[in-house]
Amino acid sequence: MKKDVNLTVQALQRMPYYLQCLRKVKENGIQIVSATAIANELNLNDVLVRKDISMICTTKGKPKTGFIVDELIENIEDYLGYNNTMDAILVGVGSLGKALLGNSEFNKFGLNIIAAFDIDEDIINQVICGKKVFAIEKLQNLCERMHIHIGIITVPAEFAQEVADKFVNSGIKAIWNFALIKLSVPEDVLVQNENLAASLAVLSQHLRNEMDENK
Amino acid sequence: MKKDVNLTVQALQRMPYYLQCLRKVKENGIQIVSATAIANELNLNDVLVRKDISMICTTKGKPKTGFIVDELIENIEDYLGYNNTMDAILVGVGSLGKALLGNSEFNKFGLNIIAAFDIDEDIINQVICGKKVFAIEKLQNLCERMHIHIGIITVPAEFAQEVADKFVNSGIKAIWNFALIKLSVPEDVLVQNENLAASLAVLSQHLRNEMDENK
DNA sequence: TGGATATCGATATTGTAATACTGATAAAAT
DNA sequence: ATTTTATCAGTATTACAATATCGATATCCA
Repeated sequence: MKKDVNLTVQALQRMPYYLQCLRKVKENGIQIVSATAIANELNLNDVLVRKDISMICTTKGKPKTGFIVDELIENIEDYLGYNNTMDAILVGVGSLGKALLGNSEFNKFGLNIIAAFDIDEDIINQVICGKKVFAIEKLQNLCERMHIHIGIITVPAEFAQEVADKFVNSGIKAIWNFALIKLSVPEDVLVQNENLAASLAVLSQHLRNEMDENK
Repeated sequence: MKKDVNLTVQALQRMPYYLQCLRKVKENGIQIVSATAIANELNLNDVLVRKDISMICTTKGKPKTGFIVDELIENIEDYLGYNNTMDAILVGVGSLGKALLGNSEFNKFGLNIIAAFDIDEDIINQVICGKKVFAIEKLQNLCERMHIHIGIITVPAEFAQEVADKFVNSGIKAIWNFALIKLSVPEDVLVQNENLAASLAVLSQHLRNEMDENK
């Protein structure tokens, strides 16, 4: 059973951590776990964990003991859609694109990249990590035929908007965007930006502080 | 000249977008830009943009016109450390690790991965994308000798803490962690988590909402 | 059996980031 | 020259996520 609610983005992003933590706990043979224990493991506030759990889990916790691990795992996996995989296509078979195609981990997270697209004649019709690369012109046809709703953008920033437009025309409703640009899309289409440069910025600032302190 | 302040993580993560936007503006031959224009381009609030700029830029804006594009670019690049590259090492030469090694874009963001490490005998001593792969045992020595302060973790979650410990012992002060686990490190070491599963969770939730609406 | 304790769940408080508001200022228009 | 307008910069407000508090309850231990 799945609760039909929407989490905040922050709460949602904590879920995979809960799941990872719970699986580890389960591996150790533990069947009941408290929100406090999870919080300690993940360096989070215990009330926050309890709140997150209560948002999407039908399970109630028992005072003094906690929650049943299996039920939590099942509830979270259900909510995150890990049990019914989403098919996706990827555009831009560069180094990053290839890495994503080759990342078998994604299947565990309910994502299945079924095909890739590019404009480079040398790559088109090749098979990379078991996935065929098509010419970009075939995108719309394939998406409509296969009812694909997730598109991944791993092209350079200057071509990203163009790809996004093609996506929208092909019925894509959720875009995973690795290009450093804010895409313009209709309201009903979600863009999840993966911003590696932003992460580097955070690292850089910290490093600068550290160096300044020790100089 | 660089302002010696700390931005919030959110503000910091907007900086690469400002930069990308400003470079595009500059390419179009525009020399002065208003915070309002940037905000519109990036779908942000104009006051927010102005505040972010004022935090790290010595430049003052002129009413009715805006800011000098070149000065903004220089200030942001300086702040993000794009002009003096940071050397980094990477542990875990799987599909993701290889992708990061091969991503020449990082140099633009001031990151230079100088070497990689793994435990797989078949990979050790190979050269991947111009970077040599060493046995993990050589990590500490190399880091200390080369004064490396940034470490990238692309190993499976179960080995990530072990790698992090090695990093800490080797003088690493900032860790870019692609494993789905919260690492325990001393206070002065920063961990930037790159959580691809979390992004997928966001996509999944949106898709579920879309499907529910149209059923 | 009774008291101590850990946890739950609900509510209140806090803290912080984003947004709105206000007056000042420089450029453009009349 | 004067008015209008777009923008800046500082302050106030709002919104929301994270945290703290409190009573209730189930388990453990004496």
